[in-house]
Amino acid sequence: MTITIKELAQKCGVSTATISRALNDDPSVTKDTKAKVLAMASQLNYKPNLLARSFVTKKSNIIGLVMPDIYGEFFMEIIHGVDEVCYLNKYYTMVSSSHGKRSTAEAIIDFMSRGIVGGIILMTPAIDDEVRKLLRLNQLPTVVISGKRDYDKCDSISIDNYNGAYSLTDYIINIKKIRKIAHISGPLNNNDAIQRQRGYLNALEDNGITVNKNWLIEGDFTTFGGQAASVKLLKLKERPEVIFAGNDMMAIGCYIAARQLNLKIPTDFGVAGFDDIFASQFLNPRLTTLHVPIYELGKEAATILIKRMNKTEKKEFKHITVPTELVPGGSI
Amino acid sequence: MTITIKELAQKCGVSTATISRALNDDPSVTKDTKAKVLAMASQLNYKPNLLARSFVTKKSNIIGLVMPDIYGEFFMEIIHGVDEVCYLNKYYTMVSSSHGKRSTAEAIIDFMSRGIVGGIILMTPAIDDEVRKLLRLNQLPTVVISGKRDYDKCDSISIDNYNGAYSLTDYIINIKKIRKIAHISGPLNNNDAIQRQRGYLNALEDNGITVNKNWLIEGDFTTFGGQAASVKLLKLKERPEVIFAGNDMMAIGCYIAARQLNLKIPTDFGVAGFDDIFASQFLNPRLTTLHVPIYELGKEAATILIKRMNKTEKKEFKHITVPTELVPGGSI
DNA sequence: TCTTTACATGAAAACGATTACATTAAAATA
DNA sequence: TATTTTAATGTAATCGTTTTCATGTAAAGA
Repeated sequence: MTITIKELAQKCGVSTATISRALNDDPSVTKDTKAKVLAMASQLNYKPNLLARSFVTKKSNIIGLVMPDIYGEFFMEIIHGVDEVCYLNKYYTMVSSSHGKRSTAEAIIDFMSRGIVGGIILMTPAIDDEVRKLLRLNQLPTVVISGKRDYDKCDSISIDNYNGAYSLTDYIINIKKIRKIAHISGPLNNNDAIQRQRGYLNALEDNGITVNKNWLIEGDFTTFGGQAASVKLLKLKERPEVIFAGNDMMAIGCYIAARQLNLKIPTDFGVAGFDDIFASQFLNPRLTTLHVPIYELGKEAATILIKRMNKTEKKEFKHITVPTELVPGGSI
Repeated sequence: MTITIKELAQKCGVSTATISRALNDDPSVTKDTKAKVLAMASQLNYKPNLLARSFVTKKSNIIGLVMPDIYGEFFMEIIHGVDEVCYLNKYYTMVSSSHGKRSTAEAIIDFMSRGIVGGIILMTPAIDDEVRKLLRLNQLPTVVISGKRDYDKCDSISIDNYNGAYSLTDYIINIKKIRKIAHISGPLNNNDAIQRQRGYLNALEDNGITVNKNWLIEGDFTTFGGQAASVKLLKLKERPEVIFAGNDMMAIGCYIAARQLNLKIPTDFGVAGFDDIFASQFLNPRLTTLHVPIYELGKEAATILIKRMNKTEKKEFKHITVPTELVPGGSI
């Protein structure tokens, strides 16, 4: 039995307007009235109906989190970070994925046009034209989390895929003194994948290494894809000494391939990954990879968005690039 | 620029009532009008404001998912399952955790009293008195996902922890012919932990094995706790031949302990877990554990809840127990 | 042809909050 | 003391949708 503002007003002997003002800390209401209202409100357990409030103010303190798929560690960490910040600011988190069945655009439209959410965090591997168009005529504050900074009409956060991949490749070449490095990239319609591959290629070039075309394979970011690509690489006449997988999932595929072909890591060949997912630390030997601070990324996105929703942020859009961190394991 | 029902009504030359009826498939509106309205609605890209609708109907197609903490695979799989079903039924998923800072009860109250959500999925390791009281005077449809069926005034789904643990212990005794089995339980204020321990103990008893008190340790469901407990067990004068960890995270701790003490799994000692988390399949050797269909559990919970919210479910509350499945690995 | 019934649509209230504007009472000024 | 200013509160409109009740028109029955 939830109580409404009218009933509370009656109990307090004041009008609903005064109640509303008292609860929203309006300076025009006296200390005494405010105290009386607050006391009665807490006694009767009154909580303003958020639906009604959002409806009339045209503002919603619900954040819509749009992701390609609600699955895997990456998404969990993002949700975790977003939810944490939302909670601290009395905001709510609503999740939505495109479920492989609809486009990201549809998911966004749904949120934008229905008045439920007051802001959007959009996580996407790449911004296509449809989404770009939507964002342009979008009235809702939005923060984009992406593999690359490729849209600047709203706040954005991206992972420094390029420098991460570059530094890891450079580490293999100059610290580990290994020059025969293969790369299994992610799908090349994915910006994370593209930037990581670019980092790898440029590091090779800068160190005067010509790319062996057979050692550059396009994978799909899955364990199975990584395994297949690894087997292909390891059966070549000229075998690479290290396989740099575009993400940890594919790196795990390398481990499986090693077992399958009865090869030892790192003695027979080395493996490197990208992401530093939870499972990586339990691989034997521990995977050498790049840590991506995903949880912090989610927190940052939510923080920026909430400021924007509160209009406490200045007009210019923020574009943040978060660095990755090398995690040396025993796999190289 | 979202369009409202009034503007749409004007464009169509009918009243807002007719629009509403046409869009909600009311039988009293003629085919022709309905067609006209639908055509115009899709042309103008009209989508009813869900806030306004929920506000007036006092029904919300938003599901509140309350969990102790939004972290780890378990929660991700639940969210994944819930979101999937929500999407298919045009429902929305709102997540909320107690963030270690507030009680589950507060999270529920927040959802119940603010009118945002129309139903609740409550995931909790144990229902305390406060929550029990809340559920009793709760008007919102609720589905409880718990480690044990311990509240029957609403729909509930629980994992068959007891039989899972029993069957795994029995498997170790009668198939693997090992009788020296230790158990690292989860925290004993957690129903999952309690039921799993009970399954282990009863299986021992039924096979005529007396429990060695030193081999029964209360852990905390974390990797680190599992490691510490394992080290303790492995340093005993009389060492167990198999350590049955209350969950996979602690089982991973056993692997770490093995490396630390320079012992080999399964030759020096065996390990078993519970949950079949993602990382378990990549442990070397693969962990013997019990698969818990968490994703399906989330889907089931959402399905029941939505039926309840639509009032298409009959009065009696459902109580479902989902079985676990033995996953034999190489760790025993 | 006139009355009754059924059917399609419209007018208007309702939901619970916020807020612009009006009102009253008290304080400040002349 | 009379008038103006200010401060606190109340009145009522508003948001976008659904829904009850009223209304008008066409079909059915007498």
